[in-house]
Amino acid sequence: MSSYKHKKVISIGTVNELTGLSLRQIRYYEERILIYPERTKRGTRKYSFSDVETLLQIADKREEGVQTYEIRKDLQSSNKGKVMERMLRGQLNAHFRMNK
Amino acid sequence: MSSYKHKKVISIGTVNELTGLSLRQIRYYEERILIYPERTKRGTRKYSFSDVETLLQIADKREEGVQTYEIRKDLQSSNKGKVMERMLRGQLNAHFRMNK
DNA sequence: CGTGTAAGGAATTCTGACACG
DNA sequence: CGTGTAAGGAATTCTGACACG
Repeated sequence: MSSYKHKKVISIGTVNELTGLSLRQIRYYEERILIYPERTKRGTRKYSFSDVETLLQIADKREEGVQTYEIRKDLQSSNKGKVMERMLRGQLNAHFRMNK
Repeated sequence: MSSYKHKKVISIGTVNELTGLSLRQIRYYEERILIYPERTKRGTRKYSFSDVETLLQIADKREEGVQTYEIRKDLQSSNKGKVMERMLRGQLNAHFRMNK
Protein backbone atom coordinates (compact mmCIF):
# COMPACT_ATOMS: atom_id res chain seq x y z
CA MET A 1 0.00 0.00 0.00
CA SER A 2 2.58 2.55 1.09
CA SER A 3 5.17 1.21 -1.32
CA TYR A 4 7.81 2.95 -3.34
CA LYS A 5 5.20 3.77 -5.92
CA HIS A 6 3.36 6.07 -3.55
CA LYS A 7 6.23 7.59 -1.59
CA LYS A 8 6.55 11.32 -2.30
CA VAL A 9 10.22 11.85 -2.97
CA ILE A 10 10.55 13.30 -6.47
CA SER A 11 11.09 17.03 -6.97
CA ILE A 12 9.30 18.97 -9.68
CA GLY A 13 12.35 19.30 -11.90
CA THR A 14 12.69 15.52 -12.07
CA VAL A 15 8.97 15.15 -12.73
CA ASN A 16 9.47 17.53 -15.62
CA GLU A 17 12.16 15.25 -17.07
CA LEU A 18 10.06 12.15 -16.48
CA THR A 19 6.89 13.49 -18.05
CA GLY A 20 7.99 16.19 -20.45
CA LEU A 21 5.47 18.55 -18.88
CA SER A 22 6.56 22.09 -18.01
CA LEU A 23 6.83 23.17 -14.39
CA ARG A 24 3.94 25.52 -15.05
CA GLN A 25 1.75 22.69 -16.26
CA ILE A 26 2.65 20.42 -13.35
CA ARG A 27 1.80 23.15 -10.86
CA TYR A 28 -1.36 24.05 -12.69
CA TYR A 29 -2.69 20.48 -12.60
CA GLU A 30 -2.21 20.58 -8.86
CA GLU A 31 -4.14 23.85 -8.72
CA ARG A 32 -6.95 22.10 -10.59
CA ILE A 33 -6.80 19.29 -8.03
CA LEU A 34 -5.72 16.55 -10.41
CA ILE A 35 -2.65 15.58 -8.39
CA TYR A 36 -1.67 15.87 -4.75
CA PRO A 37 2.04 16.42 -4.15
CA GLU A 38 3.34 16.76 -0.61
CA ARG A 39 5.35 19.69 0.64
CA THR A 40 8.64 19.66 2.49
CA LYS A 41 9.04 21.92 5.51
CA ARG A 42 10.56 24.50 3.23
CA GLY A 43 7.66 24.31 0.80
CA THR A 44 9.05 22.42 -2.18
CA ARG A 45 6.70 19.94 -3.82
CA LYS A 46 7.40 16.22 -3.70
CA TYR A 47 5.79 13.74 -6.09
CA SER A 48 5.44 9.95 -6.18
CA PHE A 49 5.82 7.61 -9.15
CA SER A 50 2.07 7.28 -8.93
CA ASP A 51 1.75 11.03 -9.43
CA VAL A 52 4.02 10.77 -12.44
CA GLU A 53 1.76 8.08 -13.93
CA THR A 54 -1.27 10.26 -13.37
CA LEU A 55 0.47 13.19 -15.03
CA LEU A 56 1.19 11.02 -18.04
CA GLN A 57 -2.51 10.18 -18.27
CA ILE A 58 -3.36 13.85 -17.94
CA ALA A 59 -0.97 14.72 -20.74
CA ASP A 60 -2.69 12.20 -23.02
CA LYS A 61 -6.13 13.57 -22.23
CA ARG A 62 -5.00 17.14 -22.71
CA GLU A 63 -3.62 16.32 -26.13
CA GLU A 64 -7.09 15.07 -27.01
CA GLY A 65 -8.38 18.44 -25.95
CA VAL A 66 -10.07 17.24 -22.77
CA GLN A 67 -10.38 19.98 -20.15
CA THR A 68 -8.94 19.62 -16.68
CA TYR A 69 -12.40 19.52 -15.13
CA GLU A 70 -13.34 16.47 -17.19
CA ILE A 71 -10.02 14.84 -16.51
CA ARG A 72 -10.53 15.25 -12.82
CA LYS A 73 -13.87 13.47 -13.02
CA ASP A 74 -12.31 10.64 -15.02
CA LEU A 75 -9.51 10.24 -12.53
CA GLN A 76 -11.91 10.19 -9.62
CA SER A 77 -14.17 7.56 -11.17
CA SER A 78 -11.22 5.34 -12.06
CA ASN A 79 -10.17 5.68 -8.45
CA LYS A 80 -13.65 4.75 -7.32
CA GLY A 81 -13.18 1.67 -9.49
CA LYS A 82 -10.06 0.73 -7.63
CA VAL A 83 -11.70 1.22 -4.26
CA MET A 84 -14.65 -0.98 -5.27
CA GLU A 85 -12.26 -3.63 -6.49
CA ARG A 86 -10.41 -3.57 -3.21
CA MET A 87 -13.64 -3.88 -1.25
CA LEU A 88 -14.75 -6.83 -3.35
CA ARG A 89 -11.45 -8.53 -2.91
CA GLY A 90 -11.78 -8.07 0.82
CA GLN A 91 -15.20 -9.72 0.73
CA LEU A 92 -13.88 -12.59 -1.33
CA ASN A 93 -10.99 -13.15 1.02
CA ALA A 94 -13.33 -13.16 3.99
CA HIS A 95 -15.56 -15.67 2.21
CA PHE A 96 -12.78 -18.10 1.45
CA ARG A 97 -11.33 -17.76 4.89
CA MET A 98 -14.69 -18.90 6.31
CA ASN A 99 -14.73 -21.94 4.03
CA LYS A 100 -11.06 -22.75 4.24
CA MET B 1 14.20 -5.09 -13.31
CA SER B 2 14.13 -1.40 -14.12
CA SER B 3 11.26 -0.78 -11.73
CA TYR B 4 10.50 2.14 -9.48
CA LYS B 5 12.87 0.67 -6.94
CA HIS B 6 15.87 1.21 -9.17
CA LYS B 7 14.96 4.45 -10.91
CA LYS B 8 17.33 7.25 -9.87
CA VAL B 9 15.06 10.16 -9.03
CA ILE B 10 15.74 11.14 -5.41
CA SER B 11 17.94 14.11 -4.58
CA ILE B 12 20.47 14.01 -1.79
CA GLY B 13 18.44 16.20 0.56
CA THR B 14 15.57 13.74 0.42
CA VAL B 15 17.95 10.82 0.93
CA ASN B 16 19.17 12.62 4.02
CA GLU B 17 15.61 12.77 5.37
CA LEU B 18 14.95 9.14 4.44
CA THR B 19 18.10 7.74 6.00
CA GLY B 20 19.12 10.23 8.65
CA LEU B 21 22.64 10.26 7.22
CA SER B 22 24.37 13.60 6.68
CA LEU B 23 25.06 14.86 3.16
CA ARG B 24 28.72 14.47 3.93
CA GLN B 25 28.26 10.81 4.81
CA ILE B 26 26.14 10.09 1.76
CA ARG B 27 28.72 11.63 -0.53
CA TYR B 28 31.56 9.89 1.26
CA TYR B 29 30.00 6.44 0.82
CA GLU B 30 29.86 7.16 -2.87
CA GLU B 31 33.54 8.13 -2.83
CA ARG B 32 34.24 4.78 -1.19
CA ILE B 33 32.25 3.11 -3.97
CA LEU B 34 29.47 1.74 -1.79
CA ILE B 35 26.69 3.36 -3.78
CA TYR B 36 26.30 4.53 -7.34
CA PRO B 37 24.04 7.58 -7.76
CA GLU B 38 23.49 9.02 -11.20
CA ARG B 39 24.16 12.61 -12.13
CA THR B 40 21.83 15.03 -13.86
CA LYS B 41 23.21 17.18 -16.67
CA ARG B 42 23.89 19.87 -14.12
CA GLY B 43 25.75 17.49 -11.85
CA THR B 44 23.35 16.89 -8.97
CA ARG B 45 23.22 13.36 -7.60
CA LYS B 46 20.11 11.23 -8.03
CA TYR B 47 19.45 8.13 -5.93
CA SER B 48 17.02 5.20 -6.17
CA PHE B 49 15.02 3.56 -3.39
CA SER B 50 17.46 0.72 -3.76
CA ASP B 51 20.32 3.11 -2.96
CA VAL B 52 18.40 4.28 0.10
CA GLU B 53 18.08 0.68 1.28
CA THR B 54 21.79 0.14 0.79
CA LEU B 55 22.56 3.30 2.75
CA LEU B 56 20.43 2.02 5.61
CA GLN B 57 22.46 -1.19 5.63
CA ILE B 58 25.66 0.84 5.56
CA ALA B 59 24.47 2.90 8.51
CA ASP B 60 23.86 -0.28 10.52
CA LYS B 61 27.30 -1.65 9.72
CA ARG B 62 28.98 1.64 10.53
CA GLU B 63 27.31 1.72 13.94
CA GLU B 64 28.86 -1.67 14.57
CA GLY B 65 32.20 -0.09 13.75
CA VAL B 66 32.66 -1.86 10.42
CA GLN B 67 34.90 0.07 8.03
CA THR B 68 33.72 1.12 4.60
CA TYR B 69 36.16 -1.23 2.92
CA GLU B 70 34.63 -4.21 4.69
CA ILE B 71 31.13 -2.99 4.00
CA ARG B 72 31.92 -2.76 0.33
CA LYS B 73 33.03 -6.37 0.27
CA ASP B 74 29.87 -7.44 2.09
CA LEU B 75 27.67 -5.56 -0.34
CA GLN B 76 29.45 -7.06 -3.31
CA SER B 77 29.17 -10.63 -2.06
CA SER B 78 25.47 -10.20 -1.25
CA ASN B 79 25.06 -8.94 -4.78
CA LYS B 80 26.92 -11.93 -6.09
CA GLY B 81 24.39 -13.99 -4.16
CA LYS B 82 21.55 -12.31 -5.98
CA VAL B 83 23.14 -12.87 -9.35
CA MET B 84 23.70 -16.56 -8.59
CA GLU B 85 20.10 -16.85 -7.50
CA ARG B 86 18.91 -15.28 -10.72
CA MET B 87 21.06 -17.63 -12.77
CA LEU B 88 19.74 -20.65 -10.91
CA ARG B 89 16.19 -19.50 -11.38
CA GLY B 90 16.84 -19.12 -15.09
CA GLN B 91 18.15 -22.69 -15.20
CA LEU B 92 15.13 -23.97 -13.31
CA ASN B 93 12.75 -22.18 -15.61
CA ALA B 94 14.48 -23.62 -18.64
CA HIS B 95 14.29 -27.07 -17.10
CA PHE B 96 10.56 -26.92 -16.42
CA ARG B 97 9.87 -25.44 -19.82
CA MET B 98 11.53 -28.46 -21.39
CA ASN B 99 9.38 -30.85 -19.34
CA LYS B 100 6.17 -28.88 -19.53
C1' DC C 1 39.51 6.75 8.44
C1' DG C 2 35.18 9.05 8.74
C1' DT C 3 32.86 13.22 9.35
C1' DG C 4 32.10 18.30 10.38
C1' DT C 5 32.30 22.84 8.65
C1' DA C 6 32.91 27.45 6.24
C1' DA C 7 33.23 29.28 1.27
C1' DG C 8 31.65 30.77 -3.09
C1' DG C 9 29.21 29.83 -7.14
C1' DA C 10 25.51 27.89 -9.93
C1' DA C 11 21.02 25.95 -10.55
C1' DT C 12 16.23 25.02 -8.28
C1' DT C 13 11.90 26.12 -6.55
C1' DC C 14 8.37 29.22 -4.88
C1' DT C 15 4.68 32.77 -5.35
C1' DG C 16 1.93 36.37 -7.52
C1' DA C 17 1.25 38.64 -11.71
C1' DC C 18 0.77 40.10 -16.52
C1' DA C 19 -0.07 38.26 -21.18
C1' DC C 20 -2.60 35.86 -24.86
C1' DG C 21 -6.68 33.97 -26.32
C1' DC D 1 -9.05 27.98 -19.82
C1' DG D 2 -4.29 26.61 -20.11
C1' DT D 3 0.31 27.99 -20.43
C1' DG D 4 4.46 31.13 -21.10
C1' DT D 5 7.44 34.35 -18.95
C1' DA D 6 10.15 37.86 -16.14
C1' DA D 7 11.01 38.96 -11.05
C1' DG D 8 13.01 38.55 -6.63
C1' DG D 9 13.95 35.84 -2.76
C1' DA D 10 15.15 31.65 -0.23
C1' DA D 11 16.98 27.09 0.08
C1' DT D 12 19.81 23.28 -2.42
C1' DT D 13 23.73 21.17 -4.20
C1' DC D 14 28.49 21.03 -5.75
C1' DT D 15 33.58 20.93 -5.12
C1' DG D 16 37.99 21.37 -2.77
C1' DA D 17 39.94 22.15 1.55
C1' DC D 18 41.16 22.44 6.42
C1' DA D 19 40.32 20.17 10.86
C1' DC D 20 40.31 16.40 14.24
C1' DG D 21 41.86 12.09 15.45
